[in-house]
Amino acid sequence: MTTAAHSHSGHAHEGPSWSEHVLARFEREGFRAGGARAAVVELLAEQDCCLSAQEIFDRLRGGGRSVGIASIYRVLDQLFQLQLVQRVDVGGGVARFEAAHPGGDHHHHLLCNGCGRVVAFEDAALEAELDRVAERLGARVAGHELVLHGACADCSRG
Amino acid sequence: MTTAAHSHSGHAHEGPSWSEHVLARFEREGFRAGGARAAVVELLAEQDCCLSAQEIFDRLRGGGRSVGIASIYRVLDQLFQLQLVQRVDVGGGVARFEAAHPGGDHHHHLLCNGCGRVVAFEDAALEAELDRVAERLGARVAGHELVLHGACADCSRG
DNA sequence: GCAATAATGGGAACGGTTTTCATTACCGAT
DNA sequence: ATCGGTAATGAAAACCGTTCCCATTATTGC
Repeated sequence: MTTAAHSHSGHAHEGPSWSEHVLARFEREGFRAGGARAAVVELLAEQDCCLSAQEIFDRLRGGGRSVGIASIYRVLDQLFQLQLVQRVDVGGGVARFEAAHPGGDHHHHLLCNGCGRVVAFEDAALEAELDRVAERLGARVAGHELVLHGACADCSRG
Repeated sequence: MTTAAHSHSGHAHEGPSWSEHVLARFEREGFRAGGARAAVVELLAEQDCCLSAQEIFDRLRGGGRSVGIASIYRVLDQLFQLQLVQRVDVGGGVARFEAAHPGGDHHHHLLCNGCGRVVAFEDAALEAELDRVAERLGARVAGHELVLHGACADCSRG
């Protein structure tokens, strides 16, 4: 699980990448290689934040790849089952997905009602607080999802 | 019609009921009275937790009321615009709604992957932490939604 | 290479939500 | 009271994201 201490503000590419990890995992699980799956994984690996199936479709088509929307949903589902992607639901009836990095690197989202953007953020104290809440509830919490609604820094400044 | 005979059975802590507050607000906003709106508001007022539009539809139909699903969505949207209901999204592509009480009384949800139940909870410290996060981001956060996934207290006790 | 079969893509099917539109009902003016 | 303008309503159609189905394509073990 590569103790890659990387943060989001960093740009550029990663080394022992998520996509390699994912592809290896797929092979280990007995899946065959396939163009659509590789394309989706590759695209997701490049992202800083979540994408919807339609966005993935559009970008792959835009990049010359001819993937079917059904394949995208299939791959996303497989990735989700293996817990290799996180499903992000910011409302509006569209599911978004983003790479789930093994050792944490967990973030949440602010949905700006001004510009419509989805802003990612992370906060260690918040995570600690969430752990405390889970403990108080006596629940074994496997994951959580938080969405803030409001005006992002840019829009609230305007 | 419909002499709003609210307060059915148990639940002794109603006070200045939510439905009255809502109906008054609607009138103040210049809305006309209407059967469908009253029915939805009345039903939501009785709930302890969130309902989907379809559930509202079924319950009202079951109660002999002939409301159209379109009216339900319309009323829910109006309520949401006025911030009188909270939209709860626990995934699965269905939106759920619950009464939003003016002075706080704000809760979140744990979706148990063992028994499938939706457990509501509230936590003041968590809310404070969320406020802090909003401030750190420089965003003007109007609301937030948190869903925990995992095994609830009962299921994790095994 | 060859066959078995998983992976893929197009399109139809599906379910929740939104829109449209004719009808009904509310409310203010008379 | 009733009349008229118009908001509210409900049925059905449209819409859209997602899932299903199936013929075709591509990968893998042999």
